[in-house]
Amino acid sequence: MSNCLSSQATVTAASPTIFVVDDDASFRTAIARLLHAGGYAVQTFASATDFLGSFRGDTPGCVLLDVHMPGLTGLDLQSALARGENPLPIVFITGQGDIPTSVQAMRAGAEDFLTKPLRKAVLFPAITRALARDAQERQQRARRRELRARFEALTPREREVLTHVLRGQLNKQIASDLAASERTIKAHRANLMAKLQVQSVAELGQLAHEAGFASQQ
Amino acid sequence: MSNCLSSQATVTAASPTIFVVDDDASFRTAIARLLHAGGYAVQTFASATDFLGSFRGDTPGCVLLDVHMPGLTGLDLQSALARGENPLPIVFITGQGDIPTSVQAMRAGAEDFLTKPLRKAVLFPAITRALARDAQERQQRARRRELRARFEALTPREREVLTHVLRGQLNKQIASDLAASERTIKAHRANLMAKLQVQSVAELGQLAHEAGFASQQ
DNA sequence: CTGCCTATTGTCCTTTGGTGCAGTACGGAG
DNA sequence: CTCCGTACTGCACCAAAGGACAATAGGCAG
Repeated sequence: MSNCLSSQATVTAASPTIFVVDDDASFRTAIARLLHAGGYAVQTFASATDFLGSFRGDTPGCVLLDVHMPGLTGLDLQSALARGENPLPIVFITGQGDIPTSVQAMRAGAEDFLTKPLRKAVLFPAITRALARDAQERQQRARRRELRARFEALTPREREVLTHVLRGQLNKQIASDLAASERTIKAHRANLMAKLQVQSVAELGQLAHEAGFASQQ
Repeated sequence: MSNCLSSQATVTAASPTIFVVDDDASFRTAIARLLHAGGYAVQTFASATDFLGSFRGDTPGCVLLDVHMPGLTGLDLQSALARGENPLPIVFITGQGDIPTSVQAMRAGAEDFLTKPLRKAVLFPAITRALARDAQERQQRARRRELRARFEALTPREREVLTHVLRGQLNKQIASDLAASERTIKAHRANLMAKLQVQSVAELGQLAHEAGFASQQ
């Protein structure tokens, strides 16, 4: 039986890391030095492929990403990262960027889009925002995962009953819909309430919303 | 008593209008001609102030907005419009725009940020997206307003009971919290369920979510 | 003053929901 | 084959919700 202790923060202490992805070696070392001086942990990568190859997704942080790179471009990395389950906020950096690219990047969820030469007064606030966003999204994802785990602990039949309960149907109605006795529905209902750790239909509805269960069904 | 017929589409037939705001008269006429040819209704304005002065908010459509204008800039208009209750999607147009401006505009919710010279193949898709977004948001707002109206029909006491019901509390508990008899709570509860036109706590929760009632309380 | 709304409470009765206890049936894992 | 989880069901009991009918009291508009 899954005796899941609720809301255990996933390794909270892991300090955020700035992932610098840029094909220009001198820029990488310069920015790494700058960020180190600012008190950040830094990892540098010469290409998007390198980054994707070694990134595990469990490290909080953000990405400082050059738009123009041989091979996978910054935008490519962005969409690849977005497809993953643990996307990091991205701060783009470009030497000769154009507006359409910046628009596309922002629309795809970039935290910022900065131009070289990079000034500390611009970079550091952007990083702060990106890290804050990452922390917030990470927390949301953790919560969501925890809830989804509860929903996955339900048996198919319980899930079925759940959808009817969420529609506000009476046990009697659910019973006739599912061609079962009212007693059976009560049993499933009690089980699912226990598994989802809620006491009332009101709580149940909230949980279903948070976990995105209502929308998917 | 408010015998509100639910979901009456607000003057659905009103065709969307493109509001062109640009200080360059020749550009205004050129773009107006282009849009007319595309089958759109167009209104032009020489300044952000002009637009804000005559815009009523009940017309669906979108704004084609120049960034650089004397007086209020495009970004100023954007934030003014966003503060209103019926914001229109904005497609920015700029002659000599810079990336920071485009980033700011996109972050503030602009639908797109285009550069002159304007190509039809770029402009028209942007307008289509903006109009689609407007239609969608307008529908959401209408639904939201309709629901909010229901909530405003509640008496203060009923609202108070509602918040407790949404927490999943029993009538008995609510009664003791509000220092009233259980019978009184039942009365308020029945009243508010009727006013909100819901049959079950499940529906009630959904409605409260949609109307943003749960979050504000 | 009168009528209407809001808030309050009561009693009585019915319908639902929730739970304890108990039992049947089926299919997969060991 | 046995154990276990899942699904299903019955009976009984109690708690909670909700409707019917009725009544008191204060505030406010006409």
